[in-house]
Amino acid sequence: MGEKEQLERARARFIDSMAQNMNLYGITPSVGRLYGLLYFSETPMTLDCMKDELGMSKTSMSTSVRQLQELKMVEKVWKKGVRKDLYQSIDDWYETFSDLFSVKWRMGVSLNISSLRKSLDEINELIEDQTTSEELKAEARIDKEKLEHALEYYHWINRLIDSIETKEIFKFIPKGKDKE
Amino acid sequence: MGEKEQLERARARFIDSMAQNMNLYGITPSVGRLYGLLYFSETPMTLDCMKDELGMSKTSMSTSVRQLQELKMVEKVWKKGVRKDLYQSIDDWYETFSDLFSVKWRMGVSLNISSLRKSLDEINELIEDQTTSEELKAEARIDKEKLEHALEYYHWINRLIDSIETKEIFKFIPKGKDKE
DNA sequence: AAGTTCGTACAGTTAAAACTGTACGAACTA
DNA sequence: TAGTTCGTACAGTTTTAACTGTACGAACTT
Repeated sequence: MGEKEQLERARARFIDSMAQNMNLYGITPSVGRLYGLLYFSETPMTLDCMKDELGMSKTSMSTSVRQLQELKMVEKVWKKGVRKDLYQSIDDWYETFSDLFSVKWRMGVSLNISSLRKSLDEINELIEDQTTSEELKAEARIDKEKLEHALEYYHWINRLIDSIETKEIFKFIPKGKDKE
Repeated sequence: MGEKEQLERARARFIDSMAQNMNLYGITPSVGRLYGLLYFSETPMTLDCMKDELGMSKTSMSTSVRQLQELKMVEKVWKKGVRKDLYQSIDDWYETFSDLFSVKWRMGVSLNISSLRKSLDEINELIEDQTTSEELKAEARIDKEKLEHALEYYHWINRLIDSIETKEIFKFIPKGKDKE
């Protein structure tokens, strides 16, 4: 039955490619492959089932699936009579992109802004201070300008994140199904 | 001269924070710190100078600065009488974001799309084929639908990348200097 | 041409991340 | 209560990435 294999090969190729490029979302290939497996699975899967399909340890499945759950890419489902935990993929990729992008970038930018503010305050203090030498003040003013320049950029990034988090971005770039 | 140190500490805090969060752009902290150093440097720097400032090997400086060059975050400058290569940071962060985001994402999405197309073709072939069992065809149709769903999403991402690469995004989210 | 200085390739080392196997607690079964 | 089954914490191992030191080619100086 070579045709069955052909289908599986086609599926596997895409899953692999997808898994490889998931680093864009901060997801390792192994975890990505697991997502791909669930994405194409007809029915929800157990840890043991995943383990068998991917040829990895059950421990890995457990931690990977938990990771995917935290990213809201996978959810646990209940089925009466089945004692094992069952998982299935969540297939709204727009939502996933929005979540992942927002979380990752917001975190980084916030940290940067807060340390930037602290530094900016200190530098302002230095500039105000009477005892600071004129020479040092000049240097401080240059730094201040650079920090303010950076701050402006961070605010822009924050607004970009806002528009993605709130889905406002879809007003500008609609989801549509147009050809490439 | 504690005030000099205060300025340096303020600067170092920001550079460190920036460097830590550069993984968002696919840049390691070490390379990020080098960029920060150059960003705040009054004058272009030599490899030896960077090495001394960061306490790392000259080899690392060489490879890191080359990386930053490829990302168009740093450029080589000429100064008559100076034999060593001189480097300075490129400070248009909007441009940098645009470049980095486009390059990284375009690459990944393209690879995914091309493998997706190949798989889609194979599956279509399978569906058309007279010899394929009805059972397998049903399975193939499900896969086909999932692949097409994915393709639609990739096209959206591509349009997002387009808008960032062409700077059209700034029409929607202007660079402005408004308060947060 | 011989002697410097500079930047980078390459091989080796160190540091970090991914993965596995064991072992154990929780929940179920008899 | 004793016996299963399941999922995960933890420690140990393997794999991968980052960094260093040596060594060499290219370009310059004398």
